[in-house]
Amino acid sequence: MSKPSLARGTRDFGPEQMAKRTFIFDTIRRSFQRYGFLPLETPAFENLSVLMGKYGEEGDQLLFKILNSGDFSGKLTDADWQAGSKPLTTKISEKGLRYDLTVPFARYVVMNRGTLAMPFKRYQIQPVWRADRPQKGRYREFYQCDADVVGTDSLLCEAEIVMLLHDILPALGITDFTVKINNRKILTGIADMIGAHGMEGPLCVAIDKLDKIGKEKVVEELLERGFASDSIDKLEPIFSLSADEDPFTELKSWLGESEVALKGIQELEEVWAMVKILGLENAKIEFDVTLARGLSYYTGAIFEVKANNVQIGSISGGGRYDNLTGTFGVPGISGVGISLGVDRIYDVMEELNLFPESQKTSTKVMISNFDEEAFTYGLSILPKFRKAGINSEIYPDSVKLKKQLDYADRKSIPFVILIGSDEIQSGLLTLKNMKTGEQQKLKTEDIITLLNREDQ
RNA sequence: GAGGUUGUAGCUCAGUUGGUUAGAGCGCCAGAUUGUGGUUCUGGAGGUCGCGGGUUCGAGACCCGUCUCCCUCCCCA
Repeated sequence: MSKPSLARGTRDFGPEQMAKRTFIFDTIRRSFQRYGFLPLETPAFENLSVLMGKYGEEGDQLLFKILNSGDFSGKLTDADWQAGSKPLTTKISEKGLRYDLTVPFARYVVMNRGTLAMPFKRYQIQPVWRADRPQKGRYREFYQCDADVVGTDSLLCEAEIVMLLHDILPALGITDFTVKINNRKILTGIADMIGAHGMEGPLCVAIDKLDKIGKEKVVEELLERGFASDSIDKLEPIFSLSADEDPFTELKSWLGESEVALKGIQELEEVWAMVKILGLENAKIEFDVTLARGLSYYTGAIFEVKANNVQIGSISGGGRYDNLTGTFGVPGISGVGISLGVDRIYDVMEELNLFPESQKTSTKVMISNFDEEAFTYGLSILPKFRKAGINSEIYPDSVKLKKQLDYADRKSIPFVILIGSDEIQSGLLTLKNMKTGEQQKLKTEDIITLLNREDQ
C-alpha cells in the first residue's frame, strides 16, 4: 500500500525526546508527592455518559468518540438515519476517549467514596485526547499532569496549588512565568451587575482580548455578542482597573452590591494571605479579572499559568469546582485542582534551551566482538558488569572493529572493552576511553571498580 | 467548525513561461586502513515529485478533489 503516516495531531517520542520527557514527568511527580498527593490511573476511554455535558458545548464537540464494536449499524432503522447526525451518533457510539483527567477523577471519587480518606488528594499523569485542530503547542493527543484535592472547601488548597506551581516550574528551569488567578464568582457578579445575568461566558471571551485588540474592539465585540450598550458602559471600571495598586479594594467598591462577587474577592484575598504565611518568596501571582477559562465546571478560583517570552498558550490551568460529583449523583463534594501540560512545557523548555545536558541513560560499556573465541569470552564476563549495576552490552556480530566503535560512538557509549587472543591469554582486557582515546590493560574486576567510580 | 499556507531522496531544500534520463548539501553504505570511532579522500545506493482524477503530443510544474504540515479565528494544556 502507501507509506505509513502518523494520525493527525499525534507524535512519536524517540529515545532523545523520551529522556527529556521523563525528566519533566519525574520532576512533576516528585513535587506532587512532596505535597501529599497519591497516584491514580483511570482508563483511556469512558462511557460517553460520563464525559458528555461536562465541558460545555465546545468540549462535547471535541470528544473523540469510539464506534460501537460489532454490527453497529445493523440495528438502525430508516428513522434513525433520517433523525440527523446527533441522535444517530448516540446510537452508534457509547464510549469516548478521555478529554481531561478531572472528570474521570470525579467519577472515580463517586464510585469509591466509601473507601477514600477525605479530603482525598490524588495526582494523575496520563494522556488525554481532543479532536481539536492541531497548531503550535496544540496536539490531539497530549499528556496532562493533574493534582486535585476533593472533600474540603478550605482555601488552603488554592494556596497550595500556587505553592506547588512555584515549586515545579523553577525545578524545570522555567523561572519566568506568571500564575494568573481569578474567581468565577467575581465574573458572575460582574455579569449580574451590568444586567446580563448568566452571560459571563461570552463576556469574558471578549474582555480577555483587551490587551490584544484594545478597548474599542472589545466594545464592538460585546455589541455583536448581544450586550446592551448601557450594560457595556457599566463595564468601564474593568477597563481602567490597574493591577498594581490593590485591585481588590477597587473591585469591592465597584461590586459592593453583589454578594457573590464580594465572596469571590474575599476568597482570593484569603488565598493571597495564606500564600504569604506559607512564605512564598518571589511570588509570580497576578490577579486578572479577564481570566475566564471555558471549562464549564469551575465555580470558584480559576488559575492559568503562562510562560513569559515564549509564543505558546498556557502551560497549566485549573480551578475549583464545587459540584462536579453532583452530576454523578453525589452532591456536596468540593474539589480544586491544577493541570500541567507536559507537551507545552516541553516546547517551552526546548525553545528556551532549559533541558540539562546529559539526560541520556544509555550503555556505559560495550564489549567488542572480534571473533568467535573473543565473543564467547565476552559473553562470560558480560553478566559481571550487569550484576555490578553497570549498563553494558556486547556487540552481537563479529564485524570490523571500525564498525563496532562507530556504533559505540553514535550511541555515546563512553567505554569499550577490546578482547582478542592476547587479552584472553593474559586476562588483562583493553579498556578504551572513547572520549580521550586512551587505552589501558586491566582485569575485569578492576574495570568494574573503575566504571563504578566513574559514576560519582 | 471557518479561513490561509505547505508537501520533491533519511533530513534541509533547488527545480526557469509545461519539454528528453528530477538535482545539491548533509546523512547513509563501501573502500583507502584485514585489532581502533569522531578528520580527510574516493566510490556507491537511495525518489510511484503526498494521494486520486483531469487538461495536454508531453505534467514535479496547470485545473479539480482529497489527505497532511504549519498558521489565524474559536477554544484550550
